[in-house]
Amino acid sequence: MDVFEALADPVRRELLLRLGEGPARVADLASEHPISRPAVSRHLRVLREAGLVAATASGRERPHALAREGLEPLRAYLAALDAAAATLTPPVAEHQLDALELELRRSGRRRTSGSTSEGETA
Amino acid sequence: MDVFEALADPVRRELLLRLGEGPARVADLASEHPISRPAVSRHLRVLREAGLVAATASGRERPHALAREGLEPLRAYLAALDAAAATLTPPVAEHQLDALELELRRSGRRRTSGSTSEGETA
DNA sequence: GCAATGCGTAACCATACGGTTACCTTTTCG
DNA sequence: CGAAAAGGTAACCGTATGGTTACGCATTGC
Repeated sequence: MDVFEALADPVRRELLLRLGEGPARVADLASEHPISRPAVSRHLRVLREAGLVAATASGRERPHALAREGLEPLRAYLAALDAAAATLTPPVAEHQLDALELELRRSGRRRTSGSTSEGETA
Repeated sequence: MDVFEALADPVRRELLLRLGEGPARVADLASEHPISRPAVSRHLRVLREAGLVAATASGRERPHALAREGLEPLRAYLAALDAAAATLTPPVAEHQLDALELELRRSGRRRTSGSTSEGETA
């Protein structure tokens, strides 16, 4: 699952913001949204597969937390847009270049092989 | 049309990167992708409605160019995630706060009114 | 003036997506 | 121990999406 696709849904964006404030249980997240718990569960799965959140096991609970490194493709994309313009841009950090390369490769793979699995990095 | 949704598609992300290097005609963009020209045209429309690109009229041609200000919601979202963690983050610029407020309001509107039009800012 | 070019859009289609309820497994609690 | 809680997933459903071809209008070039 691709970061950009994961963030296309407003519920998922909200969930991510919420988790940015600290880990939360599925039930808590579900109670904060006017949708069913299984729907929230499904969204969290998407976010996990995109590498944007990580779940831990705590008995029967599955607290989820933001995985900040998952945001690198997004930052890298913005950086690439800035770099493409050859304007006054700060140097692109190497780890961003790595994420950019990964993102471009992933996009390229999607293009050429149609339905190639996309969750390999999750 | 929402910026995040617009960027969910890899073709559109590529188109945007390409336009980041300079304006281009629809036909040129179409020739660079293994999809039909109407498909590219449709993608460009999505990007226009999301405020990410702008088209000019040049006779029968419709050069499209990246509209950098359209990326603000994306930057604002990342900033919000950074701010939510209350870590060592740079101060959030006021124009980013504005974009963030707009984005949050837009997301809220989507949530409460189901199919409210989303292209108001385009 | 006419053919070619450029591009937007409609109609169609297969697939995907985000919601729902129902069901099930595991863990916790009284 | 049995009921409740927590959470994952399947099946279903209505809607959306991203591709296609066909069509039509405006502009350009010979």
